[in-house]
Amino acid sequence: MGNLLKKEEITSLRLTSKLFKGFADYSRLFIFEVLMNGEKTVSEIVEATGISQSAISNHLKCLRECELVNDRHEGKYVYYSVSDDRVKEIIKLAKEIIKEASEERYRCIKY
Amino acid sequence: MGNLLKKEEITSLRLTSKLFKGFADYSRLFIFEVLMNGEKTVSEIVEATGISQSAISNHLKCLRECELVNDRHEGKYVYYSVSDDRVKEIIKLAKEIIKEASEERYRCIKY
DNA sequence: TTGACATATCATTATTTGTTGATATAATAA
DNA sequence: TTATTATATCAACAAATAATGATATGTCAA
Repeated sequence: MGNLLKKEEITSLRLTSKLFKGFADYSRLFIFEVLMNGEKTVSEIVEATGISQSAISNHLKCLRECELVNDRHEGKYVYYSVSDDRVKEIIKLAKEIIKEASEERYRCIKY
Repeated sequence: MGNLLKKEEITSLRLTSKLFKGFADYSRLFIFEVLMNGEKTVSEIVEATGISQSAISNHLKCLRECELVNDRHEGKYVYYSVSDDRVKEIIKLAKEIIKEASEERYRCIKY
């Protein structure tokens, strides 16, 4: 076979695909959208998105564990924010591509 | 409720999450890895990745429909290439983030 | 203390997604 | 033509994933 990857490169690809899964869902992308202009509490996110509290909390858990967002506890509130400017940059680039694309391009059913 | 989105913004978020799904899988990311240094035929991709021909072909169909890759037919061969430099940039940024992250960060089971 | 609010957790269910194996199509060579 | 190589398609199955509803935990105020 050709240039099959080394173990560490396989790991890196697996982690990178996992990172992208963070962005590959409507609800989570909506969360990022809400967080783009600064930190928000969970209830603010719930209110801004209209998504259920448990769904938001489940998503935030994942995003937090993958360190795509940071959390800051203050009294009974938890403030979430985007962890890294490169995260914002990735989303910005993707939205740029979409802006130029025709809607039909994204009919892809499988995957 | 708060700043719920307009119909076109919802569409945009849906398309963007769909775009990210293109990157959110080990096999597809491996395909991009192989295409990073220029166009390759399907069989070259199959050989370089060790992934089955039908799996590769299924993935390429999706990536082509979402225009993350371009195809060019030449005789019995089909050459695929990354469609846009911003696609490369997105992957590059994600890999940078991963490079700095500890492996445990990506234990996220759900999502 | 009690009650109200904010957030997290978790099992269940329904849906989505990835791979496989078989087969189809298309181009070329013998 | 027939055989061979390259690629695409598609149904079926298995695995992963997202939302829900119920419940738990933690903080604060009365």
